[in-house]
Amino acid sequence: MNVFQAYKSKITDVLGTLGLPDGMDFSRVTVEPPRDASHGDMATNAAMVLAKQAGQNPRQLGEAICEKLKASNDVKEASVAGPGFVNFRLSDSAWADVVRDILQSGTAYGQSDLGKGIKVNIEYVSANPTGPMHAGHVRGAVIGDVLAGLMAKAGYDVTREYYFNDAGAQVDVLARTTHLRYREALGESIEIPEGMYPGEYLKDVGNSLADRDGDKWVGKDEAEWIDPVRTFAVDYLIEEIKKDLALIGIKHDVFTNEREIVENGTLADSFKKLEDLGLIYQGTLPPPKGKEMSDWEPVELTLFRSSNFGDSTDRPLKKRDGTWAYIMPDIAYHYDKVHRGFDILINCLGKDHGGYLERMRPAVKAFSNKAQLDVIFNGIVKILKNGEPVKLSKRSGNLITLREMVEEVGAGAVRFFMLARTPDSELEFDFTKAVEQSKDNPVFYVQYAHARCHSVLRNAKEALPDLDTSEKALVAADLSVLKTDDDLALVRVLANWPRVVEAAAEAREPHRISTYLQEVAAAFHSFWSKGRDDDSLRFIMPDNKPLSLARLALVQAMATVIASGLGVMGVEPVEEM
RNA sequence: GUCUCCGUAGCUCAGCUGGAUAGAGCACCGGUUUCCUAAACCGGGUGUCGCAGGUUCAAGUCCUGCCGGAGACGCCA
Repeated sequence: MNVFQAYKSKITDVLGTLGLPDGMDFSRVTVEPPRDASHGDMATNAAMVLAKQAGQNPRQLGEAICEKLKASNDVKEASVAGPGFVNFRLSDSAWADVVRDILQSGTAYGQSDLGKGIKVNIEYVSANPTGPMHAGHVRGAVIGDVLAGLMAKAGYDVTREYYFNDAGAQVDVLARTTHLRYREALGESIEIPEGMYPGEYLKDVGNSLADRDGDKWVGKDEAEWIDPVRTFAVDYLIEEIKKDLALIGIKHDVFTNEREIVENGTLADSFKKLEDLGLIYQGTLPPPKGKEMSDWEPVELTLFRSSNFGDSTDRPLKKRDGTWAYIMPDIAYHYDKVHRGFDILINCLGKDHGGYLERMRPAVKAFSNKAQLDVIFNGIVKILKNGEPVKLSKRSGNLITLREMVEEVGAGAVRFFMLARTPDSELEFDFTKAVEQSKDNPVFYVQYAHARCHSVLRNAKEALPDLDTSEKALVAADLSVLKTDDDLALVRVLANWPRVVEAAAEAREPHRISTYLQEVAAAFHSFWSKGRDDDSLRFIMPDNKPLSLARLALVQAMATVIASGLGVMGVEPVEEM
């Protein structure tokens, strides 16, 4: 249950009883927590938004809303402030209901039906199988995975997908390098020429191929071995990638590859579809602007009228030699996704793929007037150790692998840090900070709050042996005794979780979960410390069992929300540290 | 040249998709442990929210233009 949603419909009901003109537009009415808690528990802009339509002044309309609200049992007080905000406070029992709802829902609290019936495909990672996962892949992987979890929690029907290219020139290079490593495994002395993959990891692939096939592919023409070697290398590396991803808890529902798209006829179908729509023609493009191209010459090509759909230019689908240009398989792949019935397609890509959306969106629009394509671009990650940048160089094969990151700092910290900032910003990942046990480390800070909650619950059993503190007893407790500002401050933070889930899902900004959890942790640590000075603000009070029980319920709710948030982020909550 | 994103405190960044007096952390100064984890908390902020217009009851948030930064723009993948 989202209390803000609940009170929004209450406000709507109230508005209905005020004798306002028919057919008013309530869509801009919001019910939110005010920025400053001293204003009240909730605030609505209804009076200001509707004043003009209703032909009343905002404060007058606000007063009318207040009167009606006050008549309700769950509203303690209501007043008009500033230009016409209606601020109101909930009764203690209304807040008690929120806590009880959290306890009853468990970590399912925060779920929403916002995306009910909407099919979403989130494509992320999608690294080509040419090597192990490394630091450069991790951020997009985590963002995609958490976005998937987030949207699932917001009620969307989510498919997690991985697309890889196993048919281009890049993969042929992989096959040739693998063949060299294979010969090496059989005792030849080899050298990896410029332009091939220098990484040591291909030795394993070569060894493995030698184990399976012996000298079967030695001394043969490339034409004979390239297909089987390519397939072998791709299969091997995809399995390695899956293992790497599993280390940070990422598992895709669907893997799709380019070869499949070509071989099962999807590519041909999608091209025919574009032809049928009259979007294919033979023509000549003007030279690309803003870039010197000495070798450019006009030539007639098979073009897609992508400019009909907002692209800045039409795009060639075939090269001058008649083979498919690289975007054609991608277009076909999106055609396939549209046909699988997705309403929303989301791709998580690095910022260096900047032009991708502009090129792919026209195709999606051509295939469907319903499906919507979004791309989340993530900025680069700078890897630091002790504040010093660590160089990432793919060429030399000297790169930080995902495996190393997880081994050094743990999966939870890797995931949490990757969500520390808005996706498109640059991000620093400091190995030293990620393992630091201090407030400076957000993972630690949030985990510590969760562990402290459980510590309280454990201690309560000993300190209050004759009190039933089982989950059942907590749910049944009289929670209306939670009425100090400090208690309610915690409840208010917890009540926000469903809003955060919805807003973050809609904005496609998984990092908001991380920001929110830090708020929750701060609120908890703060309350905790107050108990040191003021005995009446402790959780466990042998002299006041009813309040203790209610406070324990609050602590349980706190732990639940943190666990729920960490769950969305794919981080395992710890109960002790 | 065109397009996208960014510009908020000394530093790193949030800012709930238009709300009230713009917030955290770091750094700096000071305080808090006979007591549920001090791995924490509390107090200390004179910010042209890049600049200039516009939209509105209300703009850091939306629109236009400019300045500054990053990235993307080939029949390459």
